[in-house]
Amino acid sequence: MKEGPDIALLGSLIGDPARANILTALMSGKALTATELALEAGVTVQTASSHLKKLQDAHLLRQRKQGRHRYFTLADDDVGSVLEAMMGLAAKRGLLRTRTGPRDEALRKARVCYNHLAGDLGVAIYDGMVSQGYLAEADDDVSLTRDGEDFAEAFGIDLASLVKSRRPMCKSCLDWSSRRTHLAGSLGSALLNRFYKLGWAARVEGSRVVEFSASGERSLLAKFAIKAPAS
Amino acid sequence: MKEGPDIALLGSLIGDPARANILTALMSGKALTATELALEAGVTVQTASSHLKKLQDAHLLRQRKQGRHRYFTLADDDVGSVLEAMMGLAAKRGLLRTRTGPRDEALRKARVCYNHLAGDLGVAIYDGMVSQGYLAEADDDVSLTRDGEDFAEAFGIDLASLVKSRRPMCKSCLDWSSRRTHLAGSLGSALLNRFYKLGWAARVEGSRVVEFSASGERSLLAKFAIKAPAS
DNA sequence: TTCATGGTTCGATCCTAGTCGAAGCATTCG
DNA sequence: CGAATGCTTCGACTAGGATCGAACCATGAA
Repeated sequence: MKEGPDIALLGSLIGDPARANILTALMSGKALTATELALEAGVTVQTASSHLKKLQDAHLLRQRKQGRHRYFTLADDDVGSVLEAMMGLAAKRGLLRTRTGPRDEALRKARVCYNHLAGDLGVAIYDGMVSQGYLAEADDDVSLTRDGEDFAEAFGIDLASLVKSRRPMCKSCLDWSSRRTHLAGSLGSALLNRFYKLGWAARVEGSRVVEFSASGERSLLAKFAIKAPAS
Repeated sequence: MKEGPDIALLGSLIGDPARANILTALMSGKALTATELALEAGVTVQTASSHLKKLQDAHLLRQRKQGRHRYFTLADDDVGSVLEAMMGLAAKRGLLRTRTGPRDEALRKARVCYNHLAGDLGVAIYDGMVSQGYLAEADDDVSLTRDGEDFAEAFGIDLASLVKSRRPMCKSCLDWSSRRTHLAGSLGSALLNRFYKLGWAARVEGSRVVEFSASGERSLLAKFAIKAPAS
């Protein structure tokens, strides 16, 4: 009894609605200010501030000062992963939010997961890269093959700079919607940025949804040799 | 804002210390009665009962009546996975329980994860089976190869009966201690039972720790072609 | 300097949710 | 049929934590 790490503290942190909203909002990967988060969570700035302090103390959040603003982000990818996993379980148990709007469908198709692409399209890209031999799966880790390196460079990604960053280049992350794996890590976020740059996709303001243009989606499907278009 | 599944409800369920203790206790995979769980959680039977009700309402727990006893187990492997993931995050954030006894080391080496083997040895077995070509990894799924089927049958596992059970035969599960993958699913639990039967290992009463005998561990390492013995 | 904006800290309030005692069912055993 | 055990329900109590108003810092602009 009472073995292992303390799960209750973590749970209670996520368990408060206001904090859960804050964390969910930060899953978009954007750095948000305290006031923005307060609005998002539906509480006053004071309360949000106290929540943010608690989340920081538990090292779930990171704070960056910039001028007179303070930007908050999730501490790292691990926090995002756990949140996704919990969303998966919650979704499966039917603990869905009451209000499921039309946005929900868009969310399932393509959304930002902290800093990379998730949703059906994210999964499809991952599958495509594996079947093309660009990604190699070993154990729980994923790695880029030689072919994959060539592919990435040709696609306009500067691998050298990715290597320099400390965080792992390839990482797999589990979707809450499709319960399949998609690509995270610095390569995952680099790919997403590339999609933005190429004009294939754009963020929907104030949401995790990523919207692909018709031509952008076509290019994407072709580029990653995705057979069955994600319906 | 307020997109996606409701994480707060799930979090608050896990967030209460008593409930967290109950869930952690059930991670051992054993079916426990309400009174046992109350003792484990350090509360009276009445309170435990109310907690159990809530956990059941959220479909995190399953109840089996047997005579005048009511046995509780985790609803399924998914719940266990999320709990392990949360333990991983909590451990990394240094949110460890104050009391970390000598048991902790044993826990890291080999423990029961719901119904299969986790810890360093669990990971080693998984790695060994992959490198021997018994397990094939595709996407996030793992499957048994033909060679693997032969191996399992030869090891004394009745695959036919495993197939009949509805739950997937192979599944990967993430360790909170080593943060690597080990084998779950019906095959995972069948393997663990086989270890018990062969007298290689035994459960330490009232704990998740699995203790291997010296000869049992040797046999294990040999059987699964594990190179570097988990230190 | 003064003013304005963004955040935090303090204090008081309020309310939910955990807790247990006691009583109420259900099941099994003698 | 009692009697005993295992568990749930009910009711009352309490504490902890979320919440916000107000005051208090810090930074940047005029």
